Amino acid sequence: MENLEGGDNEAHALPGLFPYFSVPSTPVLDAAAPPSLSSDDSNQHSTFVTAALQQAAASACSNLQLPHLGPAADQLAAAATATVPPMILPPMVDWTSLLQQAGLMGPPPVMIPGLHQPQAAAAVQLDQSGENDGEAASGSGGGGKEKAKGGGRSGNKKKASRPRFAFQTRSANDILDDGYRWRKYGQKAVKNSAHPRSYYRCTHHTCNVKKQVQRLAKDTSIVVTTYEGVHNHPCEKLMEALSPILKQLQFLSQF
DNA sequence: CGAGTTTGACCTGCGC
DNA sequence: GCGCAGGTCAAACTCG
Repeated sequence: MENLEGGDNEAHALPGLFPYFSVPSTPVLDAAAPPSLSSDDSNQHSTFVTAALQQAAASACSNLQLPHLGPAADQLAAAATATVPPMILPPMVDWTSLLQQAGLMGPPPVMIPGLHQPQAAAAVQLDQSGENDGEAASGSGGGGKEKAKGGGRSGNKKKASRPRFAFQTRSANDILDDGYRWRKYGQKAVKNSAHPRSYYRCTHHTCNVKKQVQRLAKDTSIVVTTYEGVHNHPCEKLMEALSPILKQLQFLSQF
């Protein structure tokens, strides 16, 4: 098992994982009682979304700033803030792609200073190495193919860890709609848990983000979702939701 | 027929 | 070194 505590003290922002969240469910606010997935996992998943995080999320949401993009972008940020449902996690939206698609930003990629800076979301970080962040884009060619059956993992040192974030949601549905499309690639029975753990990969061809979904052993009404990696593409549903706003901004930006 | 799911096998890391 | 548990692969299967 990986050490989810990690040795790295550096805070890390929620990396664009939750730009859109339409789950008809109740986030768990019990900060005092970090959940244990099972008796074995209890010491591994040590950090979770808490009320504090959600406050931070709201704060991050309302403080979205796009310094050099002008009032149009500010309006967009404000609109996004107003658009997100109450329990939305920080919308670390891929603003670059968004604004490019909306025609509010020129073709050359523009780095938005501070957008990927650490925010007050360290509470949810389970693991990160710091080196492997945007691996999805280049990586192994959209792969995971590096592992072949029958000894294909030659030269595979310790598995490079990527930032991992977990949050729990009280929901009857295991599958939470976070706006991205996922393909299930595995399921495992977990020791000391009646519920299996499911493994999902983002279906976007260049994206290598994974997530694990599992119900708490203690409280099976709670779904724990662990994300690994960073999406390198915009969220489809977010784009759907924001397209009217973007069009309006595009119109306004002409003046 | 393509995309997604299921499921058994295989591989790796870790603790003993 | 061995066994266990977790993670992933990929063939078979299902579904729209």
